[in-house]
Amino acid sequence: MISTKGRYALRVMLDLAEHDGEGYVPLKDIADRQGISKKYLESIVHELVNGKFVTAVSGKGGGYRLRRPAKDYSVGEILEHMEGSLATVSCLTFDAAPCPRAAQCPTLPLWLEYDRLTHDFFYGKRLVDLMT
Amino acid sequence: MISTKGRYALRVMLDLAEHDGEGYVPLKDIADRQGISKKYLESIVHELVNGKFVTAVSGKGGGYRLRRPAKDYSVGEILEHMEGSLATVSCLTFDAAPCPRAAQCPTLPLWLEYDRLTHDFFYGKRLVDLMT
DNA sequence: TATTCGCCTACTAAGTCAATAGGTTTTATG
DNA sequence: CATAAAACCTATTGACTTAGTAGGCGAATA
Repeated sequence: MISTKGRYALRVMLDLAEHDGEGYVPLKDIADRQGISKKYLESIVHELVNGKFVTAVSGKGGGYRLRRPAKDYSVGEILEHMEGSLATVSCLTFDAAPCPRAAQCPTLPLWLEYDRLTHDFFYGKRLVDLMT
Repeated sequence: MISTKGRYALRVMLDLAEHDGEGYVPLKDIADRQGISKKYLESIVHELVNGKFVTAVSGKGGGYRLRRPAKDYSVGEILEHMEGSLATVSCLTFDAAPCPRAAQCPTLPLWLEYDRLTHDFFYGKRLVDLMT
């Protein structure tokens, strides 16, 4: 299940995309427009900075800005970074212990197929596709 | 993320399907074959009984049995029952408070589309499809 | 009538989620 | 230089979920 972290991050990215070219957007404005606590958004935007999705500038007149044009972001890369992984079952996360039953597991192909479906779906969507 | 509840339930169903027509299968046998604690499986199988997926018979010689032929179960209905919902974002679960931003939310169509994809994927798979 | 089953309630340790709180540092501007 | 506006940083919390474990009760049959 996709958490608020990923969903809010996407909304922030869309907000920034909408105000692209208007200089740096302060978090307060985003928080107000999106109706999300500014404090909580801080941790989310921090992750977006970490992931090189946005650039931050401190001090008066500062704020956040997209690093690339909106069409160059896939929804998948944003979600994957925020959620840590897009994996849909725990035995497919990169940090999972390799399952000793994998070779005979009759359900593994199902999870793999669903995982691929999910991956392709979100990586196939671009940020710009979500802008009305 | 699909939890052990759903994944184990599916393995139990497959195990039962494999031993269909051999009378009632005791939980101990399933637990041994699947390498899952019998105690934990109890709670899972109990849910499967609740959902009318399997029939239980107490006492010596008892155990569990599928209620329908394996081809008549969709993977989706099993997972949905075990997980409570197949919803991929919390704003789409049936018990979620209706989001006041739904009408203007630019990400909602994305979640709806993914939800439909997920639903169709799992409801399109039958138990018998997972049997080698 | 003993044994083999399922049924039931309770408990728990660990982890995750969604925030909140409160302060520090950086920077443009009057 | 003072001030306001902005990002940055650390810590904490309450509620919830997950993945089990523990132990006994009740039912049915060989």
